[in-house]
Amino acid sequence: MGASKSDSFSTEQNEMANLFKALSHPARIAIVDYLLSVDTCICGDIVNELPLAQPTVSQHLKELKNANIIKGTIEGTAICYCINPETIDTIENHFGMIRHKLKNKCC
Amino acid sequence: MGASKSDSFSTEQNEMANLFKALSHPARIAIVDYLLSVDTCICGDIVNELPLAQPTVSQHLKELKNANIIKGTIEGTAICYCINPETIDTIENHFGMIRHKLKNKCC
DNA sequence: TTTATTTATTGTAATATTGCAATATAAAAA
DNA sequence: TTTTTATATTGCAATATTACAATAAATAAA
Repeated sequence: MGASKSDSFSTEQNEMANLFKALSHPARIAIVDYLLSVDTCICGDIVNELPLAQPTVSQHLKELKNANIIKGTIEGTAICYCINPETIDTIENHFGMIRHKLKNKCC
Repeated sequence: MGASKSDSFSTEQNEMANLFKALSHPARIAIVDYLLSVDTCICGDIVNELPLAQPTVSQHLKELKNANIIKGTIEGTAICYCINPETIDTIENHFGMIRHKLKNKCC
């Protein structure tokens, strides 16, 4: 054993866990921070912003894309990246639900 | 190599990544769900709720405790668990910041 | 004290993640 | 076409995570 027993949990529990997993590495938080720090989408500038080699950054970007946290559109040789607001909504709604349920509790 | 290069990122980026890491497993999402599903704190009932062996549940609870997402107080032989609202606030504030920055963006 | 009961710890095997050099791919520029 | 530029993929080593049997620790009940 060692693999996660995802079959034993609900689809929604697995989906939320996957979203959080995509955000569970400081490099991926830094990528999101950087995308938020500028007004427009970023075209091909991300590798230089991070203290990691190009293949490593590419891998982190892929994980954020797979989780739908960022979107990338091809623009010539570069790729333009943006935050996907819908996924941010999904996560915010999850915490809204938590906040709502916490109100009825004693602690 | 293989270890995460956390030194290369800011304290805040590492702290957020650690919070999300604590929530990046469906069993830990299920624990949070269960704690929210009842009105009071839960005293020693969590192992039976999950499809995992007792040491595995204990390990997941430990990770949630280390991340300050849940609090546990000893109550005789059992331990009473609760969600820690302050940490929920921290995460919500992070997404509030993201939401705010997204408003100024084109995509 | 002895026996249950509940939770934590240790040790270990299976699997996943991280990071990067080397290489591949794809489109623009020369 | 050839060269340059930007991103992706492959392969591999180092490390981390997951799961659980076995065992320990700590308290309550008998």
